[in-house]
Amino acid sequence: MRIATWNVNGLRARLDFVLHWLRSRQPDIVGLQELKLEDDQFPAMSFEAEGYRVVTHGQKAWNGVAILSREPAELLQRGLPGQETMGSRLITARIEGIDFTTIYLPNGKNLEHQDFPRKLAWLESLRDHWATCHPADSSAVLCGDFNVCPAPIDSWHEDPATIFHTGEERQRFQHLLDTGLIDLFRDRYPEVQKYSWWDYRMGAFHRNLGLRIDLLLGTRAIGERVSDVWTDRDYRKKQEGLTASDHAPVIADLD
DNA sequence: ATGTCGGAATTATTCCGA
Repeated sequence: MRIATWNVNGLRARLDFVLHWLRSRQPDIVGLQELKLEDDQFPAMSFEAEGYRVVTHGQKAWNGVAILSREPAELLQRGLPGQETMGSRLITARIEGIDFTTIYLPNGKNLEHQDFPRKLAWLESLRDHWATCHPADSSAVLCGDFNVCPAPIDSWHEDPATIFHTGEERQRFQHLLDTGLIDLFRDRYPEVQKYSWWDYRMGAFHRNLGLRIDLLLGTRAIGERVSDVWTDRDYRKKQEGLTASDHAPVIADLD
């Protein structure tokens, strides 16, 4: 089974690019973030024509998450309870016995911005929700754009005084892991520096000035099935003239 | 420090967010 997470940065602008990737990589379950469209605008038929079911939690212009799956999906949750004012950022569906959640964690902007404490609060709410709904001995995946570099190795410019790198974010992220989740990439490759996001500006991708902020987390039952985890760097590049997202897909292959 | 995108508001140009 192949699972993946991908912040597509606008599904209307990215649809043909995403379809190209689906045909090439043939994933079984995909968490998508930053759809930037409402549910009635979601191009469900385009995905169904490729053999995927869809569950969506969108909104106008910003945020928005969805799950694509080869097999039937039972919708379990749309939205993070208590955090509705922060936008559409979480969806969970049960697929092939896995509780599969994808999230788009608030960016926070900078340490002085009022969105920074809101980001921390959202992460605390996620931890509490996860601890309540997804026991450590269950089979569950939590993937998405976390907008946090878990450790210095996950950044091209480590600096604990800048957002994505602070102890406040990392402590809350660790608290989430402590509920019984494994960072599938880092668990398999403890010392490898790989990124998942590169700024569109400054030639950042070409210079490999990136961050690892797109993560696949799983419970022990998932971790034991992992045969590989990788960033699909080719899909951060233009494909047949189509513009890429600023995030690459991150893929895990499970036995 | 910020060179690129996507989308909204408004009508090709500017802003906002990332």
